[in-house]
Amino acid sequence: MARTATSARKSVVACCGAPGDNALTATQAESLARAFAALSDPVRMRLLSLIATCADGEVCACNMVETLGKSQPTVSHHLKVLREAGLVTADKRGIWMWYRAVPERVAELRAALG
Amino acid sequence: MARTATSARKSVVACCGAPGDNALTATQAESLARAFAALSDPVRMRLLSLIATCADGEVCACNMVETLGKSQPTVSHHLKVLREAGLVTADKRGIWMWYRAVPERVAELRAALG
DNA sequence: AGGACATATCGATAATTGTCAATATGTCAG
DNA sequence: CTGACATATTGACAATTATCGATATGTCCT
Repeated sequence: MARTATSARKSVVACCGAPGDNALTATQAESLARAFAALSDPVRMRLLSLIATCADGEVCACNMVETLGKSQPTVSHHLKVLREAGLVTADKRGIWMWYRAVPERVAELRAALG
Repeated sequence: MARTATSARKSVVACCGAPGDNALTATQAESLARAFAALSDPVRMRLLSLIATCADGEVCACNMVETLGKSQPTVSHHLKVLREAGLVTADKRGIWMWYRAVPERVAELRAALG
Protein backbone atom coordinates (compact mmCIF):
# COMPACT_ATOMS: atom_id res chain seq x y z
CA MET A 1 0.00 0.00 0.00
CA ALA A 2 1.31 3.41 -0.82
CA ARG A 3 2.09 5.56 2.10
CA THR A 4 0.41 8.94 1.90
CA ALA A 5 0.65 12.03 4.00
CA THR A 6 -2.17 10.72 6.14
CA SER A 7 -0.90 7.20 6.74
CA ALA A 8 1.18 5.70 9.50
CA ARG A 9 4.38 7.66 9.20
CA LYS A 10 3.79 11.29 10.07
CA SER A 11 5.07 14.45 8.40
CA VAL A 12 6.27 12.67 5.33
CA VAL A 13 5.68 13.82 1.77
CA ALA A 14 3.36 11.49 -0.13
CA CYS A 15 5.23 9.49 -2.78
CA CYS A 16 2.90 10.97 -5.39
CA GLY A 17 -0.66 11.62 -6.38
CA ALA A 18 -2.93 9.25 -8.19
CA PRO A 19 -1.42 7.78 -11.36
CA GLY A 20 -2.64 9.22 -14.64
CA ASP A 21 -5.88 7.71 -15.91
CA ASN A 22 -5.07 7.94 -19.61
CA ALA A 23 -2.78 4.92 -19.46
CA LEU A 24 -3.54 1.65 -21.24
CA THR A 25 -6.34 -0.55 -20.03
CA ALA A 26 -5.57 -4.17 -19.26
CA THR A 27 -7.27 -5.18 -22.50
CA GLN A 28 -5.37 -2.73 -24.66
CA ALA A 29 -2.11 -3.76 -23.01
CA GLU A 30 -2.83 -7.41 -23.68
CA SER A 31 -3.48 -6.78 -27.35
CA LEU A 32 -0.35 -4.71 -27.83
CA ALA A 33 1.78 -7.15 -25.90
CA ARG A 34 0.63 -9.98 -28.15
CA ALA A 35 1.63 -7.98 -31.19
CA PHE A 36 5.02 -7.04 -29.85
CA ALA A 37 5.60 -10.65 -28.83
CA ALA A 38 5.67 -11.46 -32.52
CA LEU A 39 8.69 -9.17 -32.81
CA SER A 40 10.43 -10.57 -29.76
CA ASP A 41 12.31 -13.31 -31.58
CA PRO A 42 15.41 -12.68 -33.69
CA VAL A 43 14.34 -15.17 -36.35
CA ARG A 44 11.04 -13.38 -36.76
CA MET A 45 12.70 -9.98 -36.88
CA ARG A 46 14.93 -11.20 -39.68
CA LEU A 47 11.98 -12.76 -41.48
CA LEU A 48 9.93 -9.58 -41.31
CA SER A 49 12.94 -7.56 -42.39
CA LEU A 50 13.58 -9.84 -45.33
CA ILE A 51 9.98 -9.58 -46.41
CA ALA A 52 9.58 -5.86 -45.82
CA THR A 53 12.77 -4.85 -47.61
CA CYS A 54 12.48 -7.21 -50.56
CA ALA A 55 12.72 -5.38 -53.85
CA ASP A 56 9.73 -7.13 -55.37
CA GLY A 57 7.57 -6.70 -52.30
CA GLU A 58 7.29 -10.42 -51.74
CA VAL A 59 9.55 -13.29 -50.82
CA CYS A 60 9.27 -17.02 -51.39
CA ALA A 61 9.51 -19.15 -48.26
CA CYS A 62 12.24 -21.30 -49.70
CA ASN A 63 14.63 -18.36 -49.83
CA MET A 64 14.07 -17.62 -46.18
CA VAL A 65 14.93 -21.15 -45.14
CA GLU A 66 18.13 -20.78 -47.12
CA THR A 67 19.04 -17.44 -45.62
CA LEU A 68 18.31 -18.05 -41.96
CA GLY A 69 20.03 -21.35 -41.41
CA LYS A 70 17.05 -22.71 -39.48
CA SER A 71 15.11 -25.84 -40.29
CA GLN A 72 12.15 -25.63 -42.64
CA PRO A 73 9.60 -26.45 -39.91
CA THR A 74 11.10 -23.78 -37.66
CA VAL A 75 10.85 -21.11 -40.35
CA SER A 76 7.32 -22.21 -41.16
CA HIS A 77 6.41 -21.90 -37.50
CA HIS A 78 7.79 -18.38 -37.22
CA LEU A 79 6.07 -17.30 -40.41
CA LYS A 80 2.82 -18.55 -38.94
CA VAL A 81 3.36 -16.44 -35.84
CA LEU A 82 3.97 -13.37 -37.99
CA ARG A 83 0.87 -14.16 -40.00
CA GLU A 84 -1.26 -14.59 -36.89
CA ALA A 85 0.03 -11.26 -35.63
CA GLY A 86 -1.16 -9.70 -38.88
CA LEU A 87 2.33 -8.51 -39.79
CA VAL A 88 2.59 -10.52 -43.00
CA THR A 89 0.22 -12.20 -45.42
CA ALA A 90 0.82 -15.39 -47.32
CA ASP A 91 -0.19 -16.24 -50.85
CA LYS A 92 0.19 -19.70 -52.29
CA ARG A 93 1.08 -19.79 -55.99
CA GLY A 94 1.78 -23.21 -57.34
CA ILE A 95 4.17 -25.01 -55.08
CA TRP A 96 5.48 -21.86 -53.52
CA MET A 97 4.33 -19.67 -50.71
CA TRP A 98 4.88 -15.95 -51.15
CA TYR A 99 4.98 -13.63 -48.21
CA ARG A 100 4.25 -9.90 -48.14
CA ALA A 101 4.50 -7.40 -45.31
CA VAL A 102 1.40 -5.58 -44.04
CA PRO A 103 2.63 -2.01 -43.66
CA GLU A 104 -0.59 -0.78 -42.02
CA ARG A 105 -0.14 -3.27 -39.23
CA VAL A 106 3.47 -2.31 -38.72
CA ALA A 107 2.33 1.30 -38.61
CA GLU A 108 -0.15 0.44 -35.87
CA LEU A 109 2.61 -0.86 -33.69
CA ARG A 110 4.75 2.14 -34.47
CA ALA A 111 1.87 4.37 -33.44
CA ALA A 112 1.60 2.58 -30.11
CA LEU A 113 5.14 3.71 -29.37
CA GLY A 114 4.53 7.34 -30.08
CA MET B 1 16.95 -25.75 -51.04
CA ALA B 2 15.26 -23.39 -53.40
CA ARG B 3 14.53 -24.70 -56.80
CA THR B 4 15.80 -22.49 -59.57
CA ALA B 5 15.38 -22.57 -63.30
CA THR B 6 18.53 -24.65 -63.56
CA SER B 7 17.71 -27.28 -60.92
CA ALA B 8 16.04 -30.64 -61.16
CA ARG B 9 12.62 -29.71 -62.43
CA LYS B 10 12.85 -28.36 -65.95
CA SER B 11 11.08 -25.40 -67.55
CA VAL B 12 9.86 -24.00 -64.25
CA VAL B 13 10.02 -20.36 -63.21
CA ALA B 14 12.40 -19.79 -60.32
CA CYS B 15 10.52 -18.97 -57.13
CA CYS B 16 12.44 -15.72 -56.96
CA GLY B 17 15.80 -14.12 -57.15
CA ALA B 18 18.20 -13.64 -54.28
CA PRO B 19 16.65 -12.02 -51.21
CA GLY B 20 17.46 -8.38 -50.63
CA ASP B 21 20.74 -7.79 -48.88
CA ASN B 22 19.66 -4.72 -46.92
CA ALA B 23 17.76 -6.81 -44.39
CA LEU B 24 18.77 -7.07 -40.75
CA THR B 25 21.88 -8.95 -39.79
CA ALA B 26 21.60 -11.68 -37.18
CA THR B 27 23.18 -9.37 -34.63
CA GLN B 28 20.87 -6.45 -35.34
CA ALA B 29 17.88 -8.76 -35.23
CA GLU B 30 18.96 -10.15 -31.88
CA SER B 31 19.28 -6.70 -30.39
CA LEU B 32 15.91 -5.52 -31.65
CA ALA B 33 14.21 -8.72 -30.58
CA ARG B 34 15.52 -8.29 -27.06
CA ALA B 35 14.12 -4.78 -26.97
CA PHE B 36 10.71 -5.78 -28.28
CA ALA B 37 10.64 -8.66 -25.84
CA ALA B 38 10.44 -6.06 -23.11
CA LEU B 39 7.16 -4.92 -24.63
CA SER B 40 5.78 -8.41 -25.08
CA ASP B 41 4.13 -8.63 -21.67
CA PRO B 42 0.87 -6.88 -20.80
CA VAL B 43 2.07 -5.96 -17.33
CA ARG B 44 5.12 -4.24 -18.80
CA MET B 45 3.05 -2.46 -21.42
CA ARG B 46 0.83 -1.07 -18.68
CA LEU B 47 3.83 -0.10 -16.59
CA LEU B 48 5.47 1.75 -19.45
CA SER B 49 2.19 3.40 -20.30
CA LEU B 50 1.66 4.50 -16.71
CA ILE B 51 5.14 5.95 -16.57
CA ALA B 52 5.12 7.56 -19.99
CA THR B 53 1.74 9.24 -19.59
CA CYS B 54 2.14 10.40 -16.02
CA ALA B 55 1.50 14.10 -15.66
CA ASP B 56 4.60 14.73 -13.55
CA GLY B 57 6.86 12.66 -15.80
CA GLU B 58 7.64 10.21 -13.06
CA VAL B 59 5.78 7.59 -11.06
CA CYS B 60 6.50 6.01 -7.70
CA ALA B 61 6.68 2.22 -7.69
CA CYS B 62 4.16 1.92 -4.89
CA ASN B 63 1.44 3.38 -7.10
CA MET B 64 2.10 0.82 -9.79
CA VAL B 65 1.75 -2.08 -7.40
CA GLU B 66 -1.59 -0.61 -6.39
CA THR B 67 -2.82 -0.13 -9.91
CA LEU B 68 -1.80 -3.39 -11.53
CA GLY B 69 -3.07 -5.89 -8.98
CA LYS B 70 0.15 -7.87 -9.15
CA SER B 71 2.40 -8.72 -6.25
CA GLN B 72 5.17 -6.30 -5.32
CA PRO B 73 7.96 -8.71 -6.37
CA THR B 74 6.28 -9.26 -9.71
CA VAL B 75 6.02 -5.54 -10.42
CA SER B 76 9.61 -5.06 -9.30
CA HIS B 77 10.69 -7.82 -11.68
CA HIS B 78 8.91 -6.27 -14.63
CA LEU B 79 10.30 -2.82 -13.87
CA LYS B 80 13.75 -4.34 -13.87
CA VAL B 81 13.14 -5.81 -17.32
CA LEU B 82 12.02 -2.41 -18.60
CA ARG B 83 15.08 -0.81 -17.04
CA GLU B 84 17.43 -3.37 -18.58
CA ALA B 85 15.82 -2.72 -21.93
CA GLY B 86 16.62 0.96 -21.49
CA LEU B 87 12.97 1.96 -21.71
CA VAL B 88 12.76 3.47 -18.24
CA THR B 89 15.18 4.81 -15.67
CA ALA B 90 14.87 4.52 -11.92
CA ASP B 91 15.79 7.09 -9.33
CA LYS B 92 15.75 6.31 -5.63
CA ARG B 93 14.72 9.19 -3.41
CA GLY B 94 14.38 8.31 0.23
CA ILE B 95 12.34 5.20 0.61
CA TRP B 96 10.73 5.51 -2.76
CA MET B 97 11.75 4.56 -6.22
CA TRP B 98 10.72 6.92 -9.01
CA TYR B 99 10.50 5.77 -12.59
CA ARG B 100 10.77 7.86 -15.73
CA ALA B 101 10.37 6.89 -19.37
CA VAL B 102 13.28 7.20 -21.80
CA PRO B 103 11.65 8.70 -24.89
CA GLU B 104 14.78 8.42 -27.03
CA ARG B 105 14.81 4.67 -26.50
CA VAL B 106 11.14 4.37 -27.34
CA ALA B 107 11.84 6.40 -30.47
CA GLU B 108 14.59 3.96 -31.47
CA LEU B 109 12.14 1.10 -31.41
CA ARG B 110 9.61 3.13 -33.32
CA ALA B 111 12.25 3.85 -35.93
CA ALA B 112 12.95 0.14 -36.32
CA LEU B 113 9.36 -0.26 -37.43
CA GLY B 114 9.51 2.42 -40.07
C1' DA C 1 -1.35 -42.99 -61.41
C1' DG C 2 3.17 -42.06 -59.55
C1' DG C 3 7.28 -39.52 -58.32
C1' DA C 4 9.39 -35.20 -56.79
C1' DC C 5 9.19 -31.24 -54.30
C1' DA C 6 7.51 -27.06 -51.09
C1' DT C 7 5.22 -26.18 -47.15
C1' DA C 8 2.48 -27.28 -42.99
C1' DT C 9 1.52 -29.94 -38.93
C1' DC C 10 2.62 -33.12 -35.15
C1' DG C 11 5.20 -34.86 -31.15
C1' DA C 12 8.84 -34.32 -28.13
C1' DT C 13 12.23 -31.77 -25.60
C1' DA C 14 15.13 -28.10 -23.75
C1' DA C 15 15.11 -23.38 -22.48
C1' DT C 16 12.78 -19.29 -21.10
C1' DT C 17 9.55 -16.72 -18.44
C1' DG C 18 5.70 -14.92 -15.34
C1' DT C 19 4.30 -15.44 -10.84
C1' DC C 20 4.32 -15.54 -5.84
C1' DA C 21 5.97 -16.48 -0.92
C1' DA C 22 9.83 -15.77 1.76
C1' DT C 23 13.68 -13.19 2.69
C1' DA C 24 17.17 -9.55 2.19
C1' DT C 25 18.51 -4.70 1.68
C1' DG C 26 18.23 -0.07 2.48
C1' DT C 27 15.98 4.14 4.53
C1' DC C 28 13.77 6.94 7.74
C1' DA C 29 11.62 8.26 12.48
C1' DG C 30 11.93 8.07 17.28
C1' DC D 1 19.82 1.23 18.01
C1' DT D 2 15.21 -0.39 16.89
C1' DG D 3 10.94 -0.77 14.55
C1' DA D 4 8.35 0.22 10.36
C1' DC D 5 8.21 0.49 5.70
C1' DA D 6 9.48 0.42 0.29
C1' DT D 7 11.82 -2.07 -2.85
C1' DA D 8 14.92 -5.81 -4.52
C1' DT D 9 16.41 -10.53 -4.67
C1' DT D 10 15.96 -15.50 -4.20
C1' DG D 11 13.90 -19.99 -4.85
C1' DA D 12 10.44 -22.67 -6.72
C1' DC D 13 6.95 -23.90 -9.93
C1' DA D 14 3.66 -23.71 -13.81
C1' DA D 15 3.13 -22.19 -18.38
C1' DT D 16 4.95 -20.88 -22.69
C1' DT D 17 8.03 -21.29 -26.53
C1' DA D 18 11.85 -22.30 -29.89
C1' DT D 19 13.62 -26.02 -32.07
C1' DC D 20 13.99 -30.23 -34.73
C1' DG D 21 12.84 -34.92 -36.78
C1' DA D 22 9.15 -37.28 -38.68
C1' DT D 23 5.16 -37.12 -41.18
C1' DA D 24 1.18 -35.17 -43.71
C1' DT D 25 -0.74 -32.24 -47.35
C1' DG D 26 -0.92 -30.27 -51.63
C1' DT D 27 0.98 -29.20 -56.32
C1' DC D 28 3.30 -29.98 -60.42
C1' DC D 29 5.39 -32.82 -64.14
C1' DT D 30 5.71 -37.09 -66.72
